[in-house]
Amino acid sequence: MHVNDIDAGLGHPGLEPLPCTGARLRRLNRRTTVFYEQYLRPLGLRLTQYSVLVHLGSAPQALLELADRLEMDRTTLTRSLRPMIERGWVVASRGSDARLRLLSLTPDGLALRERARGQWVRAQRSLEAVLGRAFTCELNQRLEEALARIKPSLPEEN
Amino acid sequence: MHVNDIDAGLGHPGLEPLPCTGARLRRLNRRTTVFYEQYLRPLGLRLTQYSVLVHLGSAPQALLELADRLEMDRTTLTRSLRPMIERGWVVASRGSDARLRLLSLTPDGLALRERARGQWVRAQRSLEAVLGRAFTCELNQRLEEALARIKPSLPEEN
DNA sequence: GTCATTTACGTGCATACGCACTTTATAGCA
DNA sequence: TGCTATAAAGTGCGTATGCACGTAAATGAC
Repeated sequence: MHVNDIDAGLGHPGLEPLPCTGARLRRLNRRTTVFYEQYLRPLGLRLTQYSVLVHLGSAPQALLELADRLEMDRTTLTRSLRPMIERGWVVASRGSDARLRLLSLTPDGLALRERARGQWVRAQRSLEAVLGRAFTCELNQRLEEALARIKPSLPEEN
Repeated sequence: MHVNDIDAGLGHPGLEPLPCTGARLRRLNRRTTVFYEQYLRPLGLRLTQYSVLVHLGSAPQALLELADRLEMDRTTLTRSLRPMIERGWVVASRGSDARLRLLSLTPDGLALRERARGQWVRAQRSLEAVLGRAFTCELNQRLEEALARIKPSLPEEN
């Protein structure tokens, strides 16, 4: 087996646990991140930044709303936005509710997003070429299914 | 579809790219990491630290060798080890080749590793309960297969 | 209208990640 | 033996992550 197995027996009743799903996910996630970032690097974008870009638009959007859609920690997003604001891709403003920090893309940000989308298409096609299109489709479905069963931990619902 | 889709059409020849596999992987990885860490938190362990623990033993092992096995950046491992050394779980020493930093678990580290393994078993069983054992097994196989096809980017081979 | 609660957000701290560059030590060759 | 190439590791920097705590604004009970 190619991936290191994290499971040591431990005498206990019932079925043995399967090899560590989390380790495989982490490892595959790392490799695919590198894979996609090869295509985004020419644009000076990290994968996280790209994912923020594609979830932003011209319409102002509150930070928490964006964080929820990205399923990213609010405070992580705050800090991830800083370099994007400095580079003029994103603007932050305040509306009638002065608590909300409203975020939107600048024209530069919109243009970058389009270029980045083009690169993403190349990356995804390339990934499908490596994995096989049918396999990629199946994998997507399994990931989808797993996501449906493992709900995000929502601090707001506890 | 539950996961946000990162793909916008873009007119181009051939098949449309599938929805973003990387986004699904990242999202599922985040959720499962939270899932496993619920079980490791009582031991004061992050998932990364746990994965380092289970790849260490009493026998001294060079940093780069460990990093390769963990498929983790060498410099990341250097810094990840620091708190584990400070807490007395890991010791670093030099052998005949003074370049190599040899790492091994202390008795405390070994004891912690065993307790952590117990927690991992609980986490993995719990994950299998949520996803279904058969589905987890299938998912593991797909991840395995994808890992076999997407090789790690090895700086040493370039 | 006042004040406690809630909501949205920021910051401090620690871990995690990886690239570029530097340092130190070994290996290999003249 | 000495000098260069290579190997292993450390450090600076920037990004990424999330928890605990703090702050300001809005909400709601009275």
